[in-house]
Amino acid sequence: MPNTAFTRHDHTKCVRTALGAADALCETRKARMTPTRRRVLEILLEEHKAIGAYDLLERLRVDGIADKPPVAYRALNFLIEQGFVHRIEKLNAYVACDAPEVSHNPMFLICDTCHNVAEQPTDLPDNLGSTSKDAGGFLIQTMVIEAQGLCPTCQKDQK
Amino acid sequence: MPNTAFTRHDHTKCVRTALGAADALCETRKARMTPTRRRVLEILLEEHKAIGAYDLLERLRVDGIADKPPVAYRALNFLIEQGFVHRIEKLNAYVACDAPEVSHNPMFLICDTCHNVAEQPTDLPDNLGSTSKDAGGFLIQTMVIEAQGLCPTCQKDQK
DNA sequence: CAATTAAATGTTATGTTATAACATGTCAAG
DNA sequence: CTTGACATGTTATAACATAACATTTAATTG
Repeated sequence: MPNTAFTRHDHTKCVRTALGAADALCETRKARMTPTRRRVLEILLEEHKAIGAYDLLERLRVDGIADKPPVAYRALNFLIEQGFVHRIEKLNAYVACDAPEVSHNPMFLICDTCHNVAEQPTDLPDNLGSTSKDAGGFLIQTMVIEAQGLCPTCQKDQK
Repeated sequence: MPNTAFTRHDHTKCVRTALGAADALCETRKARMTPTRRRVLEILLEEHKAIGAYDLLERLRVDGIADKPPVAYRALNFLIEQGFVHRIEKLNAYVACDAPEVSHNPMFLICDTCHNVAEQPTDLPDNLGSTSKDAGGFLIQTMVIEAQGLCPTCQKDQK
C-alpha cells in the first residue's frame, strides 16, 4: 500500500483510530492524556502536514486553551516522548505519527509543493544502539532521516 | 581509514589543505572567496565540531570583522552553496565539509559527549532526483541523515 | 579609463523558534 | 485528608534567522 499521507483515505476515521490508540497506550503506560495534550494530537492528526509550535498555539487559542509557548512545547514534548508525534528537523515543525504502537526508526518524506509529510519505514534496526560497522565504530543512539522532494501527486500535477 | 573527526591527525595541515582546495574551487567557479568568507571557513575547519552562527559571530568580533547576524549567515550560505560547509539540522549549527571537491550525500555522526561531528559517505546515489521505489514514488531531491550517539573514543572513556 | 552594473558588505530592525523560572492548581497514593 | 508528584499558567528572555535598505567594492563594457 502506498503511503497514507499521499493517498486518499477516510481521514476522520483515521483521526479517531489514532486518538483511540493513543488513549489506550497512555492507559497501559500510566501516562496522562490530558485535554490539552489530546487536543494537540488531534490538531496534528487532522492534517498530514508538519505544524509549527506557534501555528499550533493559534489553533489552541481559538479553542480557548491557553496559548503561551510553553503550553505547546510541553504538550509536544509529551507526545514525542510517547511516540505519538515526531519533530521534523528541517521544518522546525511537528507531525503526528502514523503507527505509534510500533516502535520504529522511520524516515520522513516532505513534499516541497503540497507540504504533506509522510512517514516511511526503514530497514534500520528497530533498536539502534548497536555499533554500526559502516560508521567506523560510532555507537548510534538516535537517527534523523528526512527527504525533501515531490510526492507522487505533485509530480503528476507538474506535467 | 576511520573517520577523520574521531582520529588523531595533523590538523593544521588539514586546515591548510581544505582552505587551499576551497580557494582553488572558487577560482574555477568564478566564485568570490572574500576575507570574511575565508575566515568563517577557517574557523569551522579548526574544529571538527558544529558551530552555531552566534558563536561564529563572537569569533569574528575578536578578529575585528563586523559581527551582526547577517554577516555570519551570508558567509555560511555562500559556503554551503559552494559545498564547503554543511548545516547540521539537529544542532542548528554548521560544520566544515571534509571533501568539498567530491559531490556527495553524506550522513553526519554527532557525538553527544565530545560534540565532534564526522561526515560519513553513504551509498545513496550521488545525484538524487531519481524516484525511489522504496519511497512509494516520491521524488527525492535533498536528504538529511544525522545520527547522534557516541564516537569510538568517548565509548572507551565511559568504561 | 570612465561609466555602468553586479556583487558584497554594513546596519537597523524584526521575525521565528524555544526554554528558564516560578507560582498555582489538580489528582492519586498512602 | 494530606502529601508528593505531576500538570498548568504566566512572565520574561534566550537562541536562531531574515527582511530591507544604504553603502561600498569589484567586474564589465562602452
